[in-house]
Amino acid sequence: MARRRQSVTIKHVAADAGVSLQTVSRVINNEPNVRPAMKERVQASIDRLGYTPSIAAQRMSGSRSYLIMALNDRERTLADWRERRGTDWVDQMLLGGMLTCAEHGYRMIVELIDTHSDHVERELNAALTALQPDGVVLTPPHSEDPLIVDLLAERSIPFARIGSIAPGPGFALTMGDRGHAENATRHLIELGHTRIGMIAGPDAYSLSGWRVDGWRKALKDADLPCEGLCAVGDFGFDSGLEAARALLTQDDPPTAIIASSDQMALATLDIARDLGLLVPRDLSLISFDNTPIVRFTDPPLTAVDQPIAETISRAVELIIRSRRDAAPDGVIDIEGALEERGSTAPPPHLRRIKRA
Amino acid sequence: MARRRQSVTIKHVAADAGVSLQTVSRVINNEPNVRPAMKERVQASIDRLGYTPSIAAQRMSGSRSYLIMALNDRERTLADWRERRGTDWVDQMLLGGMLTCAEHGYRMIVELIDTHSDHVERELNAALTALQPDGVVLTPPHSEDPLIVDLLAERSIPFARIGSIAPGPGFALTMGDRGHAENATRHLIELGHTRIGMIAGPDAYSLSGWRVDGWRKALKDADLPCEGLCAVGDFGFDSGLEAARALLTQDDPPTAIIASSDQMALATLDIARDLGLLVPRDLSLISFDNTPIVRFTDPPLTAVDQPIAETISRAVELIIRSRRDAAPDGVIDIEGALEERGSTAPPPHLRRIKRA
DNA sequence: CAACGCCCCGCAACCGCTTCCGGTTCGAAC
DNA sequence: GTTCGAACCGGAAGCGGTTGCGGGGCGTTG
Repeated sequence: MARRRQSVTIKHVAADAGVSLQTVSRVINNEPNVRPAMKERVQASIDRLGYTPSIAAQRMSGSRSYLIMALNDRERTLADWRERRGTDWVDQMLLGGMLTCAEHGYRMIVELIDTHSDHVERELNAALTALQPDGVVLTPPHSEDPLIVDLLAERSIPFARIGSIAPGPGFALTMGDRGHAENATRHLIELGHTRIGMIAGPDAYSLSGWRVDGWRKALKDADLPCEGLCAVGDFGFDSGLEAARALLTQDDPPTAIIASSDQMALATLDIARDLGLLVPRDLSLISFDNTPIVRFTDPPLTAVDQPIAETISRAVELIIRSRRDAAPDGVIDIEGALEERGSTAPPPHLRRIKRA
Repeated sequence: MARRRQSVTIKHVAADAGVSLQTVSRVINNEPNVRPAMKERVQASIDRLGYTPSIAAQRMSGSRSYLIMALNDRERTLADWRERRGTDWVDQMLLGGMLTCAEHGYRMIVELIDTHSDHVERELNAALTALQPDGVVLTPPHSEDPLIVDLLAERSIPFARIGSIAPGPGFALTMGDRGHAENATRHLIELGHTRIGMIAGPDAYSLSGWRVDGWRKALKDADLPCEGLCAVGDFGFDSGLEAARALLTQDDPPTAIIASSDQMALATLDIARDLGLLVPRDLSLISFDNTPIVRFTDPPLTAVDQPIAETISRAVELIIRSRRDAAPDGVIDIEGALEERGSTAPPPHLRRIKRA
């Protein structure tokens, strides 16, 4: 075996089946105008020889590259990783996307791009011409970057925007942020809470706003106050410490808090402990993300699950199908579920009444 | 700012710079025999036009595909994901690999392959001919699958085996398993523990054995017993419950346990609580992996960090360099560190003495 | 029975880039 | 002032597929 074993190409298959190259190509791509008998013969050769088309060659000659590119924010991704936030984001994105891609003979490739850089256009263009993907999945905050969106639209590359409700080109997918925040708040209201705080995410992410909206709406509907009950973090642990401290050390502090990320919820847990507050006795806590961590804290956190994998999977499917099917109108909302664990309970004053 | 719909190709650059295609190609690939002045002129055109070579075309015309393929076990990956183990494995692998790839103009693509299937060869061949990667990173348990290793060697594709010390083709990289287990055990011995248990990983993973070896060696060196103190799990939470219960409910149970994964350590924590044992007062606990979870448990776990990202990064570098440099001999051992947190302390009897 | 059209299949061009190889230029040696 | 080799540049082939188009077989129609 001194000689390097060459891959089997379409030529070998054609020779083996005694047909021309393009007939093999037709069979591979499932095109019409091939007699069943012929198709079967070719397929047999393909199977016997273990032939697989080279996507490089496919891309070269024709239209498709069978590649879907997932674009992530470099800064956020690296921060998540460096600080070991355990967001699972890349994991879920890759898996959800990869599996769906595989079903259709596609592959997914992850690419990191800077957000606040003059190089965005250059970087994106480079990635696009290097990879020639058949579609692109945009994650926050790229999903709403007009530069990126326009560039993709101009090149007429199908793409999906995760976490965006803006009209425009591409598919828009969200994860039920507004509704979930509203539900979570309502859940706390039903438990008897009247002062419910919110630790929001950064403004750069639209979903931060939606969650605040949902929270505010539920409070408004119940005639409860929201002034002074919203602090802002950056999804990270440290920012959560600050936000939680601000909320809990004011006069008449909230008896329940919704945190816009698990990390900020964990920080809130720490602050509560420092202040001598017991969760959930003195403070109820609901977080967003439902990363693996929250099952093992003390107490385990009630959390809103973010169905990232499912959402990406859906996005990929839309992109692949867009070649044939028409684009669905409007925003697609993939909802997760509120997973109730041990961090939510009625507020202290109600518990006292209960005991009495 | 001319809006270009089509990607700019090498032809455009050649025309713009007034040279031939192959001169441009030479500049791109940093080949010799190009006058500095000419090189500069071409580079200027490249920059102005924002040209990036298409990797599909590069691959077609012969040499490199600028793609590194990371092979993961489908079963394990999906299980980790489904059970939300938060292993961070894919995250770290992708990031560590991706960043290093990017530094060299390469890209990383993750592929899932079955382990115990007759289809392994077919699947691998398909991925190989479809992607034509310049290198492959093998993770456990694939790293020791002779079928896969031989196939890659036969095709003379450079590859790295993560978690394998077997001699043979490809680079072998490990994460200090044996040494870490030995150190961790020694650490517990120094604290005064004399009965130290071990929850091992499954036999299919060689590193399970190495960790047991390290544990056993440290005990032997200190004339301490190891009989009946080793239980086996499958890295998952449920198996950890069983193993921990077996260890802790025997006569004369261990006062310290080393778990071969965070999930099994978490399970041990649960069992200890059930049995009324306080960690670390009644039981010391050290785990392997150091995933984000262990910082937030009660108490936070002392854990051996697995430098997955760094290891993959190193593997990628070796693969890319193997084109030029000679292969380093032997196994490359990337060591993590023992991160001490709150789950280790002297054993109960010593504490009593201390108090007295 | 001839003409026509549809279904199949194959020839050739080509996608963007690299590589082989042959041609040109230029400085230095004779 | 030639000669010669090294440095430099370009023509052309080809990687492995797809696509446009043209031609042969054969059932249908007038």
